[in-house]
Amino acid sequence: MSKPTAKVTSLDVAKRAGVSQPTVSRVFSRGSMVRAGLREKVEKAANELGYRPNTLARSLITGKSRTIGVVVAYLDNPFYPEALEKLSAALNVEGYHISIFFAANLAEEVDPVVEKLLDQQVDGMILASVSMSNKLTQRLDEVGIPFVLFNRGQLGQNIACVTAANYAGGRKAAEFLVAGGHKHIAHISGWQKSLNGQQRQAGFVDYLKETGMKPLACLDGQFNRDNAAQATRELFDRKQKPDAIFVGNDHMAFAVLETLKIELGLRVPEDVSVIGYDDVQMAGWRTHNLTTLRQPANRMVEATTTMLLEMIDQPTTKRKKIEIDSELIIRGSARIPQNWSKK
Amino acid sequence: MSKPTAKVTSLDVAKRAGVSQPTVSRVFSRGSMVRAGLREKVEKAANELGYRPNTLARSLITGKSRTIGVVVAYLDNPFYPEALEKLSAALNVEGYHISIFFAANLAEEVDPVVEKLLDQQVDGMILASVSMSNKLTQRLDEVGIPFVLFNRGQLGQNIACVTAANYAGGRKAAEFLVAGGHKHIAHISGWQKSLNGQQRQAGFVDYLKETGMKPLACLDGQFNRDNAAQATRELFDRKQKPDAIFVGNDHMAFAVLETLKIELGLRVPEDVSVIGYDDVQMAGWRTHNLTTLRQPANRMVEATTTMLLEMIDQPTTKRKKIEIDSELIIRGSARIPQNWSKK
DNA sequence: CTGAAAGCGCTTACAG
DNA sequence: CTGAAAGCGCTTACAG
Repeated sequence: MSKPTAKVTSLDVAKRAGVSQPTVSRVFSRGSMVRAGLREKVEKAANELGYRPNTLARSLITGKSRTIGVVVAYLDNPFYPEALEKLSAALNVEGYHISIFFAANLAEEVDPVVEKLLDQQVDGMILASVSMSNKLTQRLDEVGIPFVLFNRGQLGQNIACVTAANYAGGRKAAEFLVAGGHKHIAHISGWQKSLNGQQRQAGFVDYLKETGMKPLACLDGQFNRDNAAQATRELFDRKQKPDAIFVGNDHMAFAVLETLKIELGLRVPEDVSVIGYDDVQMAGWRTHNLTTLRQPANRMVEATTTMLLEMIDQPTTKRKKIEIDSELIIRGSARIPQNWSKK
Repeated sequence: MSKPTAKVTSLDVAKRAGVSQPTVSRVFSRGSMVRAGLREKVEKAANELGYRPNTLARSLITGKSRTIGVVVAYLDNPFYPEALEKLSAALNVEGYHISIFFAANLAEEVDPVVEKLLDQQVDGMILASVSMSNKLTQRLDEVGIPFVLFNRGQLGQNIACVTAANYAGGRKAAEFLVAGGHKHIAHISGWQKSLNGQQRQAGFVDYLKETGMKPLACLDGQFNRDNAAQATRELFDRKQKPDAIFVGNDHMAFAVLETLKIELGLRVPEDVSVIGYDDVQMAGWRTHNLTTLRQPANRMVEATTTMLLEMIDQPTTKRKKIEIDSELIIRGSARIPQNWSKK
C-alpha cells in the first residue's frame, strides 16, 4: 500500500512548469487565454504530477458550486428512481452534479434538509414530490437560491413547478372509462393534500359530472400501496361494486391489481377495468399490462433542468408553472371502447 | 420578489456581536471553548442575520468535505433504490452527505466519474454494483481516498467489498430445490463477468454436484430482464424441460415468472419452482410471492458505512471483504419440501 | 498574453 | 477563553 502522496496544487504545477500559479489556473479554467507553448508545458507538468483543480477552492471564489441539491420523498414509487437517473444525466451534461437527500413530505423533515443544502452552497435545488414551508421558500428567495418543484405543484406566485397536466389527465381517464361503457366508476385517489392528487381527482370528477354521471366513490389512497389495497377491499364490500377504478398513480394501481386478481379473484378487465397514472416502466410488464396516463419523465426532467438553469443564470427569470401533457397509454387492464381509434 | 440579501459571513456576525471573527467561527465549530456570555451574543447576532457557516470554506481548510461519492450502475433493479435510501440515512447520521453519479459498469464510464468525485474532494467513495480499472484503484490509493465496493466483489488485496455470501446463497437455493424433489434444475445466472453472478452459480452447481446431480443448464441472464425472459424461453424449447429454476436475482426472477405464467401458461410452483436472490420489497408482493435468498440491505449498508468511515478516520484500517449471510425466505414460488421445518 | 497581489470565508496555531 | 495573523487552493482584476 503506497503512502498517500501529498496533495498536488496549482503551485506545484507552476513550479515544475516554470510559470506562475495564475497561469496554471488559466490553463484549467475554460475560456482563458494562454499561449500554446505555455499551455503545453503546464499540461505536461500537470499530467506528470496528477494535478486536478480543487473545485472547493474554485467554488469559494466564483460563488458557484455547480451542485444542485435534490430532495426526494421516497424511492418506493419507481417513478422517482427513473426520474432521478434522468435528472442526473441532464444535469451532468450541463456540468452540474447532484447532492441528494431524502425527506418525507413534512416541514419538519424538509426544512432542515434544505438548510443543509444551503450550507453546501448549492446553486439550485430540485424538490421532487415534496413541498416546503412558506418560511423556507421565503428564505430561499432572500438568499437568492433558485428551486423548482418536480412533480409537485404548489400554489404561490414565486414557486416554479413542473408537473403533468393532472387535471386534463384525470379527465382523459374518465373519458376512456365512460366510452368503455362503465357505469360504476370509482377512484382511488392520490394524496388529497397534494395538488397532484387533488387535480387528478378533480379532472376525473368533472368529466363524469359533465356526462351526467358521478363517481361511485373517491377514496384517498395517499400514494401508498397498503392504503390502495385497503380501499380496493372497501370498494368491493359495498352493495354497489365498481366496474372500473381510476387509480391516482401506477404504484398504487399495482396494489389494486393484485388485490383484485389474487385476493378477490376478479378478472381484469372483464370484471373490472383499471387505469393508473405515470406509466412507469413496470406498467408495461405483461404481469401488470396497465392502461395508464403517461407522465413523461424525460420531458418533465428537461423542463425542470432547463428552467432551473435559466433561473441560475439569470435570477430575474420568471418562475413558471409548467404542465406536461399526459398521453393515455392503452394496454390491457381497461376495456377498450369500440371505435376508440377515432381519437 | 425581495432582492437577494448579500451573503452574510462570519465577519458580519462578528461585527454585530462585537467580537472577533474567529470567535464566531469557534461558536460554530463544535468542541470549541467560548464563554457562555459571548456565545449567546454571537448566536443572537447570527440568528438575526440568518448566518450559517459556508461549508466550502470550512472544507477547504480542514481538508474534509464530509461528502461521500456514490456511484451506482443503475436503479432499475429495485435493490439499488432501497439500498441508496438506507445508505443516505446511515451517512446522514454520521454527518456526511452524498454526491451521486450513475455509470454503467464499464471502465470508460466509471473512471471519469471517479475523477469528478475526486475533484469534488470527497472524503470517501461507495461504488455500488460497479467495478474499477486497476489504474484507478491505484490512483485512489495514491491520493488516499478510501472506497468500498457495495454488492460487488473484486479480487485484489487492497479492495474493500461488502457483498452477500453469494456462494453459500447459491448452495442454499440448490439445497432447497433438491430437497423439494426437483430433478431438472436450471439456472439463469447473474452476469458471469461479475463475482456476484459467478459465485451464486458456483455455489449452486457445487451443491448439485455433491448430491450427484448437475444443472440442466446455466444460461447467463446478465442481471437483465430481457435476457432472463429469453433464457426462460430457451429452457422450455428443449426436449428436457426444467422443473425448477434458480434465478440470479429477483429483478430477473420477475421476468422469468412473467414469461412462465403469462407467455408459456405454466403454473408456479406446480409446474416449475422459481427461486430468486435479493428479497427486494416487490418479492413479497402477492403478485410475485417469490421464494428468494435475502440479501439484507440494512446489514450491507451498515457494514459498508462502518468500514468506510473507519477507513476515513484511520487510513491504516485493514480493508476487508465482508460477506453477509443470505437467509432463505420461503414464499410460494417454489415447492416446499416436506419436513423442511427441521432447518 | 502573463505575473504580482488581493481575496473568497473560513479554521487553526500562536500569543496573551 | 479570545484576538491578530496566517493560510487552505484557487480566481480575478490590475498592471505591464
